[in-house]
Order: sequence, then C-alpha cells, then structure tokens
Amino acid sequence: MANIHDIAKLAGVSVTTVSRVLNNHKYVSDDKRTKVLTIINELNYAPNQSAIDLTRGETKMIGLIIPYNNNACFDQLLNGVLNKAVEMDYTVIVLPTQYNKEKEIEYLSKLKNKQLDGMIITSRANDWDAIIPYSDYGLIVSYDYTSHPAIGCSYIDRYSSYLDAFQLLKDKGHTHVAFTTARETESMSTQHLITAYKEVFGTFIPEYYLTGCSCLDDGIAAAKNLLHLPNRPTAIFANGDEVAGGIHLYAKSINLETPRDLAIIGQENQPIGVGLGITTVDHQLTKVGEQACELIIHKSNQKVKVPYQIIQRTSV
Amino acid sequence: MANIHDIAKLAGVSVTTVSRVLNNHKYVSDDKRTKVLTIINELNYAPNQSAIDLTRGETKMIGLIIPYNNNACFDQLLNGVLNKAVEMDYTVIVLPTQYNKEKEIEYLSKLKNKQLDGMIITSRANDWDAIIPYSDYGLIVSYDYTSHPAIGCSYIDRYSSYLDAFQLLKDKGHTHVAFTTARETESMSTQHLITAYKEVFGTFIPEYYLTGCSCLDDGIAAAKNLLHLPNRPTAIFANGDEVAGGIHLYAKSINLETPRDLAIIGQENQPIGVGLGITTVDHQLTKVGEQACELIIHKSNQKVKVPYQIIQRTSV
DNA sequence: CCTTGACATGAAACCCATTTCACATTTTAC
DNA sequence: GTAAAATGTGAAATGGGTTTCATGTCAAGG
Repeated sequence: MANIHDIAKLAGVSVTTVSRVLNNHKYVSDDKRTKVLTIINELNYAPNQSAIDLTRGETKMIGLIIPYNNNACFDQLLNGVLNKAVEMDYTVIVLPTQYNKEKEIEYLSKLKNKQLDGMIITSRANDWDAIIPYSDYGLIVSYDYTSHPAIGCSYIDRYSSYLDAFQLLKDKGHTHVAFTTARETESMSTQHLITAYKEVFGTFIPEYYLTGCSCLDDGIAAAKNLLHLPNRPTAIFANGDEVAGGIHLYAKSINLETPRDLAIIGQENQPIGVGLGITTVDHQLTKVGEQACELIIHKSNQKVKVPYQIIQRTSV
Repeated sequence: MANIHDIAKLAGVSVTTVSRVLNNHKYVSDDKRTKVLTIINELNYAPNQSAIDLTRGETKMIGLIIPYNNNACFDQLLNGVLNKAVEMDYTVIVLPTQYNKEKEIEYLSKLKNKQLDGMIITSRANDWDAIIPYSDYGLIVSYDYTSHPAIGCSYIDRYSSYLDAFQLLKDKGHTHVAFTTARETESMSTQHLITAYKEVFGTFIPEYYLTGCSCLDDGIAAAKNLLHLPNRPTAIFANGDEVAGGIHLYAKSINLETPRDLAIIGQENQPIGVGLGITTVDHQLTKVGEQACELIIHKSNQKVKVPYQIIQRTSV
C-alpha cells in the first residue's frame, strides 16, 4: 500500500500539500490539487486511520458498555446511540460485560489507551469509585443518575414513573398489586420501585414481588406463581412488555380477563405490547441512547433527564 | 500523559526493554522488569492503542454491516459475533446501513483505511461487484452464500429449510399454504422461498404471499388479510416468530384454533414463540454469527454451512 | 580451552499521518 | 504607493509505539 509520501513524491509536491488535499484545506492551487487527486486515484491510496488517530489524539469512537447483548432494553439503547453516532459520523463499539468487574475495567481502560473518545455505561458491575478515575481519559456518560460532577447522565426519572404507574392502578381501585423485576441484585432501580410501591400502597407484601423476569416465558412463570396465590393480586406491574405479555397470555389461559380480572402495566413499549393492548410505561430508551451519545460527542457532562410517558391501552 | 520514552528514561532502560515488558517478552531481567513496572505504575502509564495499531498494521476490530439496528434477526447475529469476538479478544463495531449504498461503501472503506481487520456483511445493498474489491484489504465474510472465492461465508441452507417447512405442512395435509417475508425487494432468500413453495405445492398463488412483515403487529395485519380471503389458507409459514405470534393471536381472536383451524410455522426460535407454542425453523443465527466471527479471526475464506433445525411445538 | 546457545540489552529504522513555522507571492485597502 | 491581509508551499517536528539487528555476557558441552 502506498502512503502519503509516495503520493507526494509522484505528484511532485510536499506531504503537507497532500495532507491539505486530503483534508480539504484551502490554500492549495487547483493544478496541484488535481495532480494529487489523480495520483491518489492511480495508486488507489487510502489514508491509514491509525496514523490519523495517533496524530489527532482522538478516534471518534464511542464505547457502549452493556451487561448482555440479547436484551430488549439494551437493544433500544444501542439503537438510539447508533442513530446519533451515524448522524454525527462517530463509530460505536459494543462492549458486553456479563456484569464481570474485570471485563468492565478492561473496557474502561480503552479510554486510557486512547482507543475510545468516550464511554456510555448502561449498567455497571463496579462501584463508581472504581469507575470515576477513568473519566480523566475520556467522557463517561451514565444511564443511571449519579451526582458525581465528572459523569454525564442521560437518565430517566424512574421513581416518578413507578409512582405514576402505581398511582394509575390505585386510581382504578386496585389495592393488591404485584410487580416484577429483572435482576436479583439490589439495584437502584429496584430500590426506587419498592419505595414508590410503599409510597402509594403503604405496606409491601413480599409474595407480590417477583424477580428474575426478562422474557415472555418468565412472565408466564410469574403469572403462574402470582395468580394462584390465596390472596391473588388484581394488578401486576411488569418490568417489560415481554414479561407483561406472558402474564397476559397466562391470565387469558386460565380465563382471567384483562383488565376486568387482572390489570397489567408493562414497560418500554415493545412490539408485543401493541398487539396485546398492554398499557406501558415508555421510558423512551432510544431517546436516552441518542441523548447519551450526544453528550459524549459534545463532551458535556450535563445531567439530562429524558421524559417518560405512559401509553394507555386496554390492559388497565 | 507519559509515553514509552518517558518510562524508559525514568526506569533507566531503553524503549525496547519497556516494550518487551509491556508485551511479556522473555529475556528481560527481573530487576529491570520490576523497575519498569514500578515506573509505569507511578506515572499511571497506558500504551496508546492507535500507535500500536499503526505499527502492527492491524486493529483487532471487526465491522458488522447490518441494515437495521432494531431487528430481531440481526440482534441474534450480533449476539453470536459478540460472543466469539469477546472470547478471542476482538472488538466489534456495528455499522447500520439502512440499505444505503454509499453508506455501505463508506463502511467497507474502513478496511482500506486499516481501521478494521475484517468485515461481516449480514445483508447488503450493493452488488458483489462493488464489494469484492474491498476484500483486498481485509477478509469479508458474508451471511449470504456466494461462490466468489475471496469471500468467506457463514451461511444457512435456506432453500432446504423452506423445503422442509413446506413439506411438514404438506405432510399434515395442508394444500392452501400462505407465507410472509420482510423485504419488498427480490432478495435471494425470497427467491428460494418461492422456488421451494412451487417445488412442494406446485402452483404459486399471489394472494398467499405477503411481504413487508417484521413484527407482531405486521403479523396481526397479515392474518387480518389472509384469514378473511374467500379461499382461506389453512397454514401460514411466517418469516419470524414475532410475525407468527401476531398471526396466532389474531387467529385466536376470531376463534380459529391452532393447529386445528390454522397451522403456523415461524422462524428463528424467538422468545414469543416459546410461550405461544409456535413450531419454528431455527436457523441458529447466533451460531451463524459466531462462525462468521471465527472465519474473520482465522482469516479463512471458507464457506461454512450452519445447520438449521425445526423445533416442533404445538402450532402444526 | 573453545565453541555454541541461551540470555539480556539498546540504537535506530519504521509505521503514517498532522501541524507548526517559516517564507514567498499576490491581492486588497487606504 | 505602500502597508496589511490573503494565498500558496514545504521542511521538519511530532504523535507513540514495534521490531530488526548488532553486540555482549555467561554457562553448558565436548
């Protein structure tokens, strides 16, 4: 492969001039520009990106840390990030951690190695204390709200959204309300959920709280569990529309009509919910992803709240 | 940020030695190795990845060209690619084209720019003629079978799988069989589908072929269309389990029982199919992705056929 | 005692671009 | 008519590593 020096020599100009042509600088005479472009074409030359990155000190690449790469929520976030990145001529690399701490640190090191300009963390395994130091090497944007000034945030007000969802159920007269979550661990999100629950309904009944739900089958299993309880809940707030769909389908199979016998609220406005008419809390994760990407590109560590919305259909 | 020369100077050794320590070469005395590591720690040094890539002439990065980034099939492929890439210490960048030819070529140029070591094409907008030249700069692996020797393939025998699916329906006594596809265009996949259909059922009835289906709602719409035809099909082969699920749900809503009144076969073994008991042709796209990634890493332009399997549930 | 191979180290070339600075020539402005 | 601004060009420094080659020491083998 030819390099910029070869081009310069053959075109009878300096490498500086070739570089200027390459980068569309002004102050290059038309004849030299033409000559250079001709030679570039003849030799089928293309500049070496690593060399460019090395001199520029940036790569226009953004990392996206996700725990799993086959999860609807993270797909929506990725979708948003990609939208904005493509538009702004950035490139996205996907970094799945499986919540492995070492892996996560290894990925964060890519900032220090100058392989990435910025990093978006959708869900993390490490404590912030372990993550913060890496913000010296590139902007880190989080999907969890954090007050640390160095970290940008593109977040949703989960607590309010949960409060709204529960209130909606309470307004419809429900007092026996169950809910599901995905992760076993005590994440912030789960904390908010439980706090909001207590805020609206007073006491928290352990049997009404199921965890480890993420797909339609988990929803079916959850419904199988909840709907045969002696004190059957009359409403369920699921952590996703797939789960909600499973609950809906199982309920129907044992002749419980929605919303007459069982109210269901899902989350994230996923395809399945449309067909089944499931009311959902849409946290607009695509927008969250777009916003996160935008913060990185503009090197802004602002805290941006993305509004959620409740899409009312027929399951409440 | 410190660089390798700073480390060398402070440790009282040559840059060569520092490089050796960094890359775990043998033939470095323990005391120098220790000294270098100490200084690296003190200065919080990390090697610059762009510089490494520049000298090595490779980046250990793989591009994944997909048309859309919110599609279940491509998610499965991505999933497989990521599995293998993480395992082999490669990095994946996601390149959504929206079937835009220029965008696709722009992405392929990343091979020429030495930004990527290899490229996986899941679906393409350009003709092979426009793509082939880029294989000079890095291995290209395709998810479509192509006979061109330069291109590696991790593909599925779609034709056989369609033949099998239609035969399964024919064996159950179905003669009025409809089917759906995603893209409007005349892709190879659609060609195979129609050929297989004719092979099994003889004549092809245009009203039984619906296109533009990709999600649950599309399935519902398709069913709404097909199931009120004067000559109602008794079986439908859908292009995905989401679509199949939509068909299933709509059929149920107009009191058509599955499989008594309507047989349904889906594709890709997606979560929704499990719950609804939909028989599916699992093309094992995750494995296809893994295999494609492996070809790239081993720089092999072999043609590897990944076996599909039909998962029988209760919808046929 | 001499040869060989393993161990240890560094100088310098190389990978490939961008950018600063210096200098020369034209235009434009007053 | 002259000072200032715009235009055009290239040498050389810079970014930060890897690798080849040359050289030297030391211990084992014959």
